[in-house]
Amino acid sequence: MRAIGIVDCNNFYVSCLRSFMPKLIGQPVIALSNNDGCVVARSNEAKKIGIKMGQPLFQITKKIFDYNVQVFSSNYELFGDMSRRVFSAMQRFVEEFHPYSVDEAFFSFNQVEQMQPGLLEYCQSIRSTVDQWTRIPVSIGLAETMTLAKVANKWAKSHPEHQGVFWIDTAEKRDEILDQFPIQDLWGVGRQYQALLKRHGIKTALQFSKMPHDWIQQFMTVEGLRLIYELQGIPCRSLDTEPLHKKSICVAPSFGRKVTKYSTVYEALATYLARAAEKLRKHQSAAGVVTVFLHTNRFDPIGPHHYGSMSVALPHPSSSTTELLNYAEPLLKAIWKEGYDFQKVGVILNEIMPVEHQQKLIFADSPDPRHAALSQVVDQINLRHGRDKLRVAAQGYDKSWKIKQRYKSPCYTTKWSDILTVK
DNA sequence: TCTGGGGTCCTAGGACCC
DNA sequence: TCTGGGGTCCTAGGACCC
Repeated sequence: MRAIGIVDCNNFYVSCLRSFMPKLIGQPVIALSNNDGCVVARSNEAKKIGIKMGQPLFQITKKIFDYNVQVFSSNYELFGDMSRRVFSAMQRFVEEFHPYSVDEAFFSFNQVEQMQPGLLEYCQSIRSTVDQWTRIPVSIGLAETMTLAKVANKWAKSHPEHQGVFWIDTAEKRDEILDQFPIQDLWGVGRQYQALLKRHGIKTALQFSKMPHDWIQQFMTVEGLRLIYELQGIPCRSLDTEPLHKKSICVAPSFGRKVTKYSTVYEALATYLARAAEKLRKHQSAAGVVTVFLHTNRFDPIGPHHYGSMSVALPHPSSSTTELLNYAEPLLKAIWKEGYDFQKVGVILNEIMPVEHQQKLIFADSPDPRHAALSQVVDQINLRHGRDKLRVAAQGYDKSWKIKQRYKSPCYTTKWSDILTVK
């Protein structure tokens, strides 16, 4: 028998912080999104006092004061590195390991019957090893399909008596759990589908799994149908059908303040484009289409508002920062409007293909090999000496528009200057 | 309802082809 | 008053995920 598993780090960002600041254990702790905008991770204590996922920070200032909530800005350098550590630990103990997000990964066991001492005990030992190595608590869900594994994982989290591991191993157990499982907690059911299903009297996953297939397909597309099959134990998603390369890369953080000057927006665009091109090169890919967009703050009730977006197809795919910027700059000029308070500029790269494919094609205007060589040198230098040590002049020096991070934690694992010291 | 950012897949409808 | 069939490609938009 085969079992599909999903491992999920509990309150991941908060757990990363606690890993290096043990005094935070037992306290209400939250981690914020970019610009300290809203809550993206909460400790159990923070959940208990009613802080919601995605809630804007300004709405909970009183709660933070009253309960002495510990607040931290995003620190993706730390979180990303901790994610790598957890995954590399996990990987040793399972088959077919596939990271799904920064804090989740799927895996499988193909011969469950032959496992000694048994699947549950084995997963328990994985859990304690990961905890010992990284101080990140994880939960593990196991079942016949990916969707049921997600259900099992949620069950493990909400029922502490299972000590972080739950296995849906029989049809009876499956139906028993699905009968108690709220529809909105299912993987693939968001706000809209939840409302639709509730209007039709569907409240639990078990009820959902018995809906007529043609109705589901009509209102929830084939994705809804797949969901039903998966809940019945018939796999419709597989671990190994992940895309070989990304289809799009987007870099678009908001400004830390309102920006009205073209030159400032252009500096930000050049910086984001450099970041996007770095990602492309890391995946040995090149992009064929560049999109630039720009907008004011949509939540500002007064305005005036402006939204602009424009794309261009390149004569040949490229991953060179300078070359991509040559195409992006006219786009920004075209969508620019004077006299607005802009909140964000962003760049999206599309039509992404691996570089080896690129070389097989014949282009009217073939890429200049010097661009690739230059980018490679820039990446090597920046890898050693820090991001943007070597950069395009257009990225500028005035970084006043950069995101706000008032409560930033140290990068304990990636910066010598931030390393933990023991006195 | 969301004042974050970065992704995915699916569908409807229009343009255009023979 | 009636009036083809069959196909592809592209885009916008909607739903979802973490």
